[in-house]
Amino acid sequence: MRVRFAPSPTGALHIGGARTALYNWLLAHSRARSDGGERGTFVLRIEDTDRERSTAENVEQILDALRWLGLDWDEGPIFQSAAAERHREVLEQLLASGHAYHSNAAKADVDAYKLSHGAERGFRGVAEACGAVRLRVPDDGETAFDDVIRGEIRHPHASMDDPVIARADGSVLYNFAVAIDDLDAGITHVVRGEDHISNTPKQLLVFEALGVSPPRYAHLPLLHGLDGKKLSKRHGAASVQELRDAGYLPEAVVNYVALLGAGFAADEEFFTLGELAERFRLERVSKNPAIFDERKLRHLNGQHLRALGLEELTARLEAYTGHSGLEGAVAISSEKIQTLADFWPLAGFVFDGPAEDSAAFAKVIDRDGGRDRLRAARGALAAVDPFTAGEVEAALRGLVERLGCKPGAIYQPIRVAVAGTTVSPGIFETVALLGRDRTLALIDRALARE
RNA sequence: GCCCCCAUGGUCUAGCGGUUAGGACGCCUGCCUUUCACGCAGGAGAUCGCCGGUUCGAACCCGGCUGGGGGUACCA
Repeated sequence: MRVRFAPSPTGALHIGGARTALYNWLLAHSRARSDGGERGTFVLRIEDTDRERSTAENVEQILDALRWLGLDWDEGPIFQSAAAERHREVLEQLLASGHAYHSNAAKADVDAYKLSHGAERGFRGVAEACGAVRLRVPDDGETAFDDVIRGEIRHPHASMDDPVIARADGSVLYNFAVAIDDLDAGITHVVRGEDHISNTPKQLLVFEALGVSPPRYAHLPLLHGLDGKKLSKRHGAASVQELRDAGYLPEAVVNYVALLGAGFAADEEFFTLGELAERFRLERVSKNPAIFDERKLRHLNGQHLRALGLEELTARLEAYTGHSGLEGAVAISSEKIQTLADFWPLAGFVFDGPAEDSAAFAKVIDRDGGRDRLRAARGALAAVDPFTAGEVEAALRGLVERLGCKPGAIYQPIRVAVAGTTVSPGIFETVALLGRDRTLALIDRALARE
């Protein structure tokens, strides 16, 4: 089995593209494949024939995104542009055999043709001495293929236009180049987005004209945004790069994106790349387009974050924030964050000092005896020894008991005093991490505040 | 317009002729340190897009319709 991922480097790697890459990777690494053979080969091909829009930066960005996701390829990257000569050769071959012909017909000619022959009739041109090259589509019959995911898909020839496969300058177009490249790379399974369904018969016709047998095809449903429209920039983080910047883990992105349409049983959903590959079955992939829901990604990200372990999570957070010495704060925060980006807003006060949140101060300390309770808490904390989370907890619980107030009436003022905000890691752990001197100083500072 | 694909709670899905239509995210309630999150225990939320047909029986099979999506480039 040989599969491929063939992005065109006209922009960053989008989530939809990432999923296509992932499914190809999973298929190549799947153990439950129908052919029962050893691991498949994952080929990476860069479709850079659109010279205007393809850039080296985009290529690098795509490779970088794939590496970040852990989707390593076995062959490539192969650049489609490097095969220009071979493309031209095959084109000549088709021209010579009569499977293709030169034509100068333009959009207006195609429209006129449909006006006189019927809107559902595919355009048929007349061979000319020069011009673009069109592939001859038979008038009768149909081109059908058995899509691994969707079953039989048929396109009647009568409604297919003779597709243009090369420009007048001889450079070949997508549907032709793809067929030749897949053929030359020995691709056995083409797994790509649903937007390519109607391209498939054109490519199939190229194979047929060449007298070779085509690969199998599987068309993945597309990914949509929360509004049901095709996923794009306006849906927030739409590229892998943006997801990384937003604090998501590659493990979680891979896990979530795989789940969208993989057709797994719903009893379990936390998976590593390897586990995904073990479970993956191409035939099981869903036919419905899925909506990318960042909330579920967040949830899954939290799961993966916690599964990392303190040491690894600390390393990731240090890399993400650019700070070091984070371990203590990470230890008390890991249960409370869902993305790497959540960490600093939650625990940054440990390093930067309390945030200036006057609303929190007014609401929690500067009213209803908040100061008095904070003063009492200070007294209780001053006597704690050793200054551990356990001892801090015992002291504060004792205070709550003595004062007969609700726990929060004591804890929230302390929280606001040391963190500056009403949200922080657990209060006992936080206070213990800060240490007695710092804690008391911060409380004094809050008590002195007007 | 024409061609093609799709259709289970807000979202992702399980289901494969007989189920109180299951799970997860999200939402709500309770408990857990009146935060946030994790965890646990509950809860609300689906005439399985609509109409016909096949069948003793349909979310599951067939047809039509509607809705959504994709394609319709000398882009990829």
